[in-house]
Amino acid sequence: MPTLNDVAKLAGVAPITVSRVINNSGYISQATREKVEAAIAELGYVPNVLARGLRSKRTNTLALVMTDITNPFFTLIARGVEDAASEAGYTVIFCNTDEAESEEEKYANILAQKQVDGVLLVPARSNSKSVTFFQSNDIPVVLLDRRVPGVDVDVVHCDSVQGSCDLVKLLIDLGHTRIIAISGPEGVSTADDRVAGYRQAMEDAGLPENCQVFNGNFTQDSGYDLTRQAMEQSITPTAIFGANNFISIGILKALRDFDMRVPEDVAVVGFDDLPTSLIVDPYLTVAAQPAYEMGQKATELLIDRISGRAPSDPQQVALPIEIIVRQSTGSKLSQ
Amino acid sequence: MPTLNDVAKLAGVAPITVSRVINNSGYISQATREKVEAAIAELGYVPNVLARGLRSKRTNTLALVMTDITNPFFTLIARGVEDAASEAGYTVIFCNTDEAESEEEKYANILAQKQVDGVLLVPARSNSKSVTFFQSNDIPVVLLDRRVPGVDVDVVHCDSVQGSCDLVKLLIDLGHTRIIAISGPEGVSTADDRVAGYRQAMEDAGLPENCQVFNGNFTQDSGYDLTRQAMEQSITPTAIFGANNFISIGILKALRDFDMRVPEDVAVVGFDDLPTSLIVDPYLTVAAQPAYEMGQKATELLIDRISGRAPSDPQQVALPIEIIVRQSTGSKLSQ
DNA sequence: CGTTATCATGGTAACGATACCATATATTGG
DNA sequence: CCAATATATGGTATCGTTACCATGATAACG
Repeated sequence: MPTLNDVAKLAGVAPITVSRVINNSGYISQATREKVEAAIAELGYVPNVLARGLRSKRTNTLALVMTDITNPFFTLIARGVEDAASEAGYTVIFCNTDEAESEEEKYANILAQKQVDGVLLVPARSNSKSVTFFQSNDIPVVLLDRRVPGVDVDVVHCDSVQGSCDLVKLLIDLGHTRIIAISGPEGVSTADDRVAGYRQAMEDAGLPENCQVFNGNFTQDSGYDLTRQAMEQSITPTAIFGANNFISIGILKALRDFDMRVPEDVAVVGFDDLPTSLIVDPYLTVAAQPAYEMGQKATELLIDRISGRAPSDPQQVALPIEIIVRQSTGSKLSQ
Repeated sequence: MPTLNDVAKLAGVAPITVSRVINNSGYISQATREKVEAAIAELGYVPNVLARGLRSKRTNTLALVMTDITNPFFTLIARGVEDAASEAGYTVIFCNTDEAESEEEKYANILAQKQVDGVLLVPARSNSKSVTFFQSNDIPVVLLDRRVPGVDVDVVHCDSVQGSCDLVKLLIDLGHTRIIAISGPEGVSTADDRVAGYRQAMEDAGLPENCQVFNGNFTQDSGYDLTRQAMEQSITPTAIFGANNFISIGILKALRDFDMRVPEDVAVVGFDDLPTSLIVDPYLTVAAQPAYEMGQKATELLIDRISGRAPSDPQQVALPIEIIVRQSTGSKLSQ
């Protein structure tokens, strides 16, 4: 493979001049530019990004580390990231941790080796060590969707406490009192926050002793299993709050297996919307996070941070959650 | 970020010694190894793959360039590639060309810039320029699934001519004479080969004048549209050969819209099997290619080529196709 | 007309790792 | 016991590019 030096020799200029043509930097006369471009074409020269990255200390590469690439919520985030990144001339490496800290740490190491310019991280756990790992290696990080308390770092997320509180209040306003929450793993900020919002709404309504929380995973299977568990108790709920979209699907499936009608027998509310192709009957009342915008915003913030344009304090961006009322909550209970 | 030199200083050894510890190469005493490992841990040293790749001229990275990542056939190939690659210590960059030559050429350039060690290519067209581009840049290439005639290059594929010939013969043996073929774009070897196999079977049966070929894309929509077109003719076929899995789905959908029963009114055969989750009623008779093994074999061949272990002549690996007879061909026609 | 700013180009060193060659000691075998 | 081999470590150059600094030439301006 021909090198920049080969091009320089053929064009009769210094290597740095070829570099300037390639990167559109500095001053170049039209005549020289044409000479160089001709030489590049003649040799079929292709720049070596390894050498470039080694010398310039910039690879124009970002990484998006997320916990479940199969979840439409994260897919949508990924699209926002990809679009904002390529807009600014960055490419993105996508990594899937499957909610496991060990995978997250493995990827953190690989990404450091690859000298990525910055990382967008959906931490698998609230005590994620990866954040400080990146920071100690001078790799800018922006957290996405989930927080890591006690660490100074940029975050782009939504107010899950508020969102779930609003959702549960909606159920309470409809007359429900036996409301349970089916959430993700303890130690994940979004799971914990959504439980906190649920508890707050219940307390505000004078129903603290009715609180019942089931912790599991953010998966359909977990939502299904925990719902079965809840419905096999002596006193069954009249409303269920699912802390993410996959859990909600599991809830609906389990209720169908119990021949419980939604919303007539049990009302259901969920977190995170689903694309129309995956929508299950009945249409869910949800707290919808602006996933695409979250990805976009986080990427813009990360790039600002990389190029030193962001304010020195860690930024906390909280995007608004939209409560979308659909059939799964029905109308006001009689009695 | 600490460098290999920092580690060397802290451990009181030469940089090359640290390199030997990291790469498990050459001779190292146990004592030195421990000193170095302690220094690595203390500094939190992470190797720089840019520097490594620049000097060693090996990135331990392969690329898989394919035409439609959403097609289960290629997804399965990708898994075979991924497994074989990681087995041998390589990582894989996945690229999707969407059947477009321009995308293929764009990726070829990017991959050369990234200094990948080798490329697995499903060429978008039979006259793909990318193959010679890679070759002229000394990047080993193995073609997957599709051939590029006239170029000396390794290929791992299946005998599409034979496979489609067998499929069509099966229809002929069942008594069909009005058999049409719905294929992909002309100029794509698999599309052309499958049409060739169809023609051969028809000729062998003395039915050359019954040949009717519809060329389109390897998509469900294309299969659907071309089937509609075929069924609106004055003389309609009694059997349809779909040249890939997506086309077959389109054929079945179109026939359903025409209220044609399969196999009673029209028999259908297809190329490439579908995962059970995507199987459409009725179950299709297909020529099934061993996609996972294709990916595996191609990757092993590529790695052998990279490390100079492969024979100098271009290898042509043709894996066996399995004809799976299911309901869509029904039983022998009466009369 | 001299001073300053803009334009155009080049020389040298360095990024962080490994290839290649050299050297020194320990071990083995005849 | 000595030559040959295995073991253990280091020195120096280099991969291909860009950062940094320097140098002319030309244009601009009061």
